Amino acid sequence: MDFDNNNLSQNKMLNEFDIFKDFLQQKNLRWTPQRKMILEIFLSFDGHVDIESLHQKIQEQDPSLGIATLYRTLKILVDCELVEAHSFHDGKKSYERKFRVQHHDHLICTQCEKTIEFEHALIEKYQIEICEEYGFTLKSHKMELMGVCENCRKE
Amino acid sequence: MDFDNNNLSQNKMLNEFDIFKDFLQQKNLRWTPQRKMILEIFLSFDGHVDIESLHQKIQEQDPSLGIATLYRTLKILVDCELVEAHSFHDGKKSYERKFRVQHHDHLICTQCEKTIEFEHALIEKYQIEICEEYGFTLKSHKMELMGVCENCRKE
DNA sequence: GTAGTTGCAAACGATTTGCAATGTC
DNA sequence: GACATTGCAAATCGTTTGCAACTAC
Repeated sequence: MDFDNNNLSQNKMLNEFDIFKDFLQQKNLRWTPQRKMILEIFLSFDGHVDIESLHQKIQEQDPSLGIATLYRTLKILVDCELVEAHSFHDGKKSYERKFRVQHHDHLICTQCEKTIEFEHALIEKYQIEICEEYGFTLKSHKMELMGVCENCRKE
Repeated sequence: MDFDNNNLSQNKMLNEFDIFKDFLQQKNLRWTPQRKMILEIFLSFDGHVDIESLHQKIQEQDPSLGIATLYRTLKILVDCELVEAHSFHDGKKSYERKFRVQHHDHLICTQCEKTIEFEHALIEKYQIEICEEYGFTLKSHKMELMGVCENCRKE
């Protein structure tokens, strides 16, 4: 019993693909092989990906998939909050998986742009305290530490 | 006594212009009216400035000053650490005065965009610890807490 | 069948660069 | 006088858009 109506309704087994499909449906957009492939390949990366690497890997599987489609799809993924976009100084953007990933802060090398993710429980605690002090309800935060990594310092 | 050799050598009364001039000299670059004007107008802004506003205000004083010169000069100012560049999602950059400005973090209301500046000594301490742990030399940081302020919550 | 989607190429906008004339040291 | 700098226009680069053919629903 309760056999076929058990997935979406329970909100338990939702994965990125289901969320994406739902979002598309809601907005009257279509679930296409290209969108599926882009999400698949995006998820196969860890951490931050830039368009270039993404496009390159996609080309290996389907050389006909145009870069315009990639940009368009990433925009939708950002809209539906599965992906987060970041901007860098060279004018390029990088994209980061957002769903089911613990929140973390970033340590960024200003020379090579190597990015390390970290968490710090105490800092998060103080953030809440600061907010309370000013009468704010904390929704989210962003912390970026800019520095020079070991390798770059050697040069 | 000790009358004319008292400025640069004591490193006391150094202002942005002296620093810029020194830097130019060191690198075998020239101190030009354009560079002077760009620094002047840059400093006349508070906080973040984008190229567009900067260029606009410069045009009022000297319509012949080309945008290429502005970009080139800002690059030098970033090099000599008087200015910091930030990238935004729209692909534009913004520039921030870096010298003799106290660092602060931001608490931002996501509804009315009210912004409060704050500092927290302990958080800064932990930031340094984290960097050391990963072999980074900390240069700067950015922390933004996004939340809802009292006023907006009441609505 | 109707709308959304795709790939392509052209367009775009911010930033950079080559160059001849000019200015600084 | 040597060499950096300027303004201009053209080039560049990442990203976006218009469009005709195509595809999901």
